Amino acid sequence: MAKTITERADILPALAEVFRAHGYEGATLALLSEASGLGKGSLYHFFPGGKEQMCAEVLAEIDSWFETNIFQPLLKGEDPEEAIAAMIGAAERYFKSGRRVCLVGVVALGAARDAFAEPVRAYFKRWADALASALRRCGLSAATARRRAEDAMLVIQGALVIARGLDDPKVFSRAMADLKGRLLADLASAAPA
Amino acid sequence: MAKTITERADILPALAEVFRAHGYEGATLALLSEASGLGKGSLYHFFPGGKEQMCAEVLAEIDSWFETNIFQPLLKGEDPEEAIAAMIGAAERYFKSGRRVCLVGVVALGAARDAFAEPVRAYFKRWADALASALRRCGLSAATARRRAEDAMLVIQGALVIARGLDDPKVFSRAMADLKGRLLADLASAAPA
DNA sequence: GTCTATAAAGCGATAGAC
DNA sequence: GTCTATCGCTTTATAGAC
Repeated sequence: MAKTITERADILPALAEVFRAHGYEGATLALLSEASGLGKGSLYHFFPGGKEQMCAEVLAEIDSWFETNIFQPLLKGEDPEEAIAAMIGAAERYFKSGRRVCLVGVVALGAARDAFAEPVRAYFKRWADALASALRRCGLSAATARRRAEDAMLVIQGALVIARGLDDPKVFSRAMADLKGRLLADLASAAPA
Repeated sequence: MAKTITERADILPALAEVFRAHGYEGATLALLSEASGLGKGSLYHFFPGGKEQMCAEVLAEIDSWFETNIFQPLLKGEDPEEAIAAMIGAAERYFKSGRRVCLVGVVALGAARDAFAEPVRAYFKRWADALASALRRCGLSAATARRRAEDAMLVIQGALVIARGLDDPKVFSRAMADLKGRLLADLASAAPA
């Protein structure tokens, strides 16, 4: 029996894709309505705060996904080296091998950043901290780990921009493969088995 | 005597800042009018094609600036190593040490990319090719030069995203300093004096 | 919970006076 | 070349029927 109650969990991914593809300003209620399959009235029933609330909840869900699938394994995984490799794989899949951009990055570059400064900052910081933690647990010094982690953030975001700019998703996949190699090479020299 | 003819050269930089700060969709004619100091009527006198023409001409002017100040020195400079160092310095200044984002990157991530796919693609490709050319002239192999150049593009764009996301321009300056060191280290090992 | 209808404001773009 | 006034449309958001 089909349930009449629409779940937030079913709506948010559809809204997320609109924000990703069109940016905050470009994501109109008409597009959000079409993508979610809900009329504007229904959208306002779920999100009385309108577009801003929709974007905020989308960002929160993204953060939650990364927390579970990427940050926690990096922070708590038994094998940090394996967690790093898994992070690369998860990012490859999440960003659809460079064919999907990062909403947090899109928001960060736009005028809407001011309205979402906290979640945007937290996302990048938490990811970098989690990766640095894993690198430390592999034997790198705190300073080196932090530097390598920040570097990895740059590469991932930059690869998404360039892949879109050159219309060549392979740029992203190649950058992720290189990044993996570089991070693991660091470990090999820091803590040779 | 003040000239009554408004020069395109005076308008375009003002329009550019609006597109940079708000993205293509977020750059409204009201904002463009305010920033340029011209009424909407005047803007349409200069740009009959409206917003799309304004953005196209802004992108063309940006491309022209990079061609003169960055690409040509990399391609034709007598000392390629110095040209690379100069490129880093010019980028630092152009992006105001990370406080200004790259319009081409912003457009690349948004829905407007399809309308400006060619200039966006050309900008990144030409920059990467020019840098690769300089690296080759320093003694690196074609394959290594291309790889290092593409990597540099990622780092620059990524650093702009992360600097904005973390609201910390120093991330950009640090990334540029590291990039410079890495590129020059490559040269030292490839062509020791 | 979902919809249509509609309000009020803002949008890109045009016309025409000066 | 610049402006104001305005058009037609889209926008966000609300009201109210079902």
